[in-house]
Amino acid sequence: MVDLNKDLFCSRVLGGRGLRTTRQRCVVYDALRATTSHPTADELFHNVQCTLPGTSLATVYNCLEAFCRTGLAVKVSGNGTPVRYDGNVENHPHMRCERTGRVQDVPDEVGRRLLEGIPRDVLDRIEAELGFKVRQVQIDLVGEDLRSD
Amino acid sequence: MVDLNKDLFCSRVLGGRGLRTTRQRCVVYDALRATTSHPTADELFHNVQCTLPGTSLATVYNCLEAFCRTGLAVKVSGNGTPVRYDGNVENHPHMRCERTGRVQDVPDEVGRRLLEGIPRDVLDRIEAELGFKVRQVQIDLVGEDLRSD
DNA sequence: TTTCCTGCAAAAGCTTTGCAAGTAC
DNA sequence: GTACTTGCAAAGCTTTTGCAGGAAA
Repeated sequence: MVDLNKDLFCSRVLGGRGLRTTRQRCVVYDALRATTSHPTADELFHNVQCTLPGTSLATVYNCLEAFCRTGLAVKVSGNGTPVRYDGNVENHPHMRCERTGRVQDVPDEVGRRLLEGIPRDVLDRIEAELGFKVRQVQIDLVGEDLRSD
Repeated sequence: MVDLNKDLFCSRVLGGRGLRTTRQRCVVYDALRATTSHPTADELFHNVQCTLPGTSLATVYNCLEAFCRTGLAVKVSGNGTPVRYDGNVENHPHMRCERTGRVQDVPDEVGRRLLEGIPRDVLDRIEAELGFKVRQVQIDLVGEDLRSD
């Protein structure tokens, strides 16, 4: 109904994961990809109201769930704070502010250095000796954003 | 009322943090220290019913909140799953099973190697250049526990 | 005796679900 | 046409809060 040609990219991405292309999904996906601020479902919901008013919060959750299920997004952990979502599924370290709960990406080059510090053989040993298959090493720098507010 | 001599240790620990020693807090603290399984508040609640029936869930939350506030415990993040608590406040990496949500400690020696892989100068640069004061480096090995159930 | 803590119940988030109507394929 | 999605509202969980009674210091 809407001009989905505008969202050809989105359509390809979603289709590639076996998901139907709907306006809502395109909008949510675009909003998620457009930011590096790791929004919560609620933040995305408000965001999306500008583009496609009427989209419900439940739908935003449904979309995000579908994205996570198919590897188009990941959940970013906070300790008891609302779940945040990240449209960048490459493994990269985060800085998490204890005060505000906000999550930022560590700059690429620096992040790479952190991840490279994890010795591969240690992970292999963990699998061999402890029976735990490591799929992802998640590094969170927890602290305080001295520049926020 | 209760024989707190049994809990002299607990009393010292709590007192040292400016917390009053109550039966409930002792029991919750003991239960938390007695395990390395990173229980949820609800798990602790059930656990505690054996020792001190009548302890309410709200009290368990209150206790845990007090412990975290005073540095006797830390919250362990799950992505949207219930918060888990850790009575071991030393910084140590975790293995988190995606399937079950369970969290285990990485064995000490191995954990140390992982943490040592984080170059100190990178953290210093992050503070200097990005204005983010890193207080803790949290490493989570996310994957699958091949031995569970 | 003062201040802090507990228990209860109720409320407050955040997230999921059931179902009828609508839409992509 | 069929199967999947949406929107709404309601339910489900986890966690927090207000308040009166009770206990620690």
